Amino acid sequence: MRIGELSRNTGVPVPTIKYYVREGLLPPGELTSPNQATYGEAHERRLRLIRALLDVGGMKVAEIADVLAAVDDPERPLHKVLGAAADRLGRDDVEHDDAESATARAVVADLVSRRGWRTHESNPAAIDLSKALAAMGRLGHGAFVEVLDDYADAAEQVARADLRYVDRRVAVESMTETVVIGTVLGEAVFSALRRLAHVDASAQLYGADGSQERKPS
Amino acid sequence: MRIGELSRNTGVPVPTIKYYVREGLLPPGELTSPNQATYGEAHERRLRLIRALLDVGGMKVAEIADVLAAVDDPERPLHKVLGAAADRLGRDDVEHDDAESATARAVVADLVSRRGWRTHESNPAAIDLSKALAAMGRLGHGAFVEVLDDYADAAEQVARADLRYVDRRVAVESMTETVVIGTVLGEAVFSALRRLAHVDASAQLYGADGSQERKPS
DNA sequence: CCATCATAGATAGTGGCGCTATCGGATAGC
DNA sequence: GCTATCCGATAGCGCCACTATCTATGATGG
Repeated sequence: MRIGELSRNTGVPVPTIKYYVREGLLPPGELTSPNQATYGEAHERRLRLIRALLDVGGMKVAEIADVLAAVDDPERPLHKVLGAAADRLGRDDVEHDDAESATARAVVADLVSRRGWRTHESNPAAIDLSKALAAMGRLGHGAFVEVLDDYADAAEQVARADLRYVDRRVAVESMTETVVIGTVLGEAVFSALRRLAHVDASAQLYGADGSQERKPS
Repeated sequence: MRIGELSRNTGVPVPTIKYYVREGLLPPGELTSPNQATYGEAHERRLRLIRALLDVGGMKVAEIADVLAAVDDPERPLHKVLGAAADRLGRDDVEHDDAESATARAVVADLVSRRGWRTHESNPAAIDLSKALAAMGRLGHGAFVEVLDDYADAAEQVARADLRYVDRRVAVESMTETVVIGTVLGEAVFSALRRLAHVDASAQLYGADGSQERKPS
């Protein structure tokens, strides 16, 4: 398959495919002559994965490059791949160093130990969690920690479902790829479900129909 | 309070504050003379909210403008505010019209009716859900629907916790503001918890320590 | 064999976004 | 008066995800 066909099959413009190759998201095609290359099924799959991570997962190109490099590296242990995927939020943003941050970190440490979670507070996810809770604290919503255990229960439930799913699909494709898809797209799925459940739950409580009708622009 | 003090209190640069005012995120200060204005507690609060929505919630400035306009409009019913907050994903992206999309829509319709959720499939969240599931389908992960009910259980649980929290805090501040904070920042919280739970669950299954150690750069 | 089309690889440009810099004129507060 | 600050407006910047253009080469069909 040449690049034009790859483009037609996936709906991704040719220059964009070249861009992804340049950025290391997509391996180059196999050269049959100095300026001809062919692409296979793997490229098509990978291209669809890239678009899903971009469009649905909201990841940045550089992040995708990191994650896919980890997926392609057979040496890389699974939790490192997850780490690369998890570093999405915790980057170079301003470090608040106020009371809320300290409180939030303490809350997280307490939660982790109470849950018996085998993780460390240097885990990017734990840092993200602290940041989110600190932001809520600054907004006068420090009391949100009261529902944290409900959240954690649900998170454990989802995590168990994820693991079960991955386990069931071993050897269908690369397990790391399945993990990435499950982690990133699963987040989008859950987020949508949560919003749907909100509408229903608030309809139940407040009697609105929650139909979300919108003007057809 | 003048703009300089507002800036110092919140850590947001003065030109950025002016930018937010221009974009309609922040109401202008009260003019005491043609070119002097004072700002109050409300501005400080609003500014912190904006930063939280931006930094933690990952929302765009234009989206925040929409949501905050809805928050400030006492006529706007609650579910419309949620709607404005929910339109984050479903925008002008390419409309796939393949078998996966149709399947995904059917799966969502089935889920909604099976759950008895009082919502319509035109709900932005339902559309986002379809898109996410369709993307999974295109990646050969159509079987993900098998865990959808586990996800939905967890989502209902979280939604109930959210409603309980909002209910408990009525009259602390604007309820719509609480809803926005809970919806947007709550998503960040849950996402971090889910990733934490992944690490623990996979450690439990595969014996890795999941410590995610990283080079201190 | 040759016209036409597609391709590889390289470089430069584009549009959107979240700011950031600068400016002219006005005011605050000592 | 004098300095610091401010208002409002306009222009620019840096990043990001592409997109356009170009040259040289190769594939394809009559």
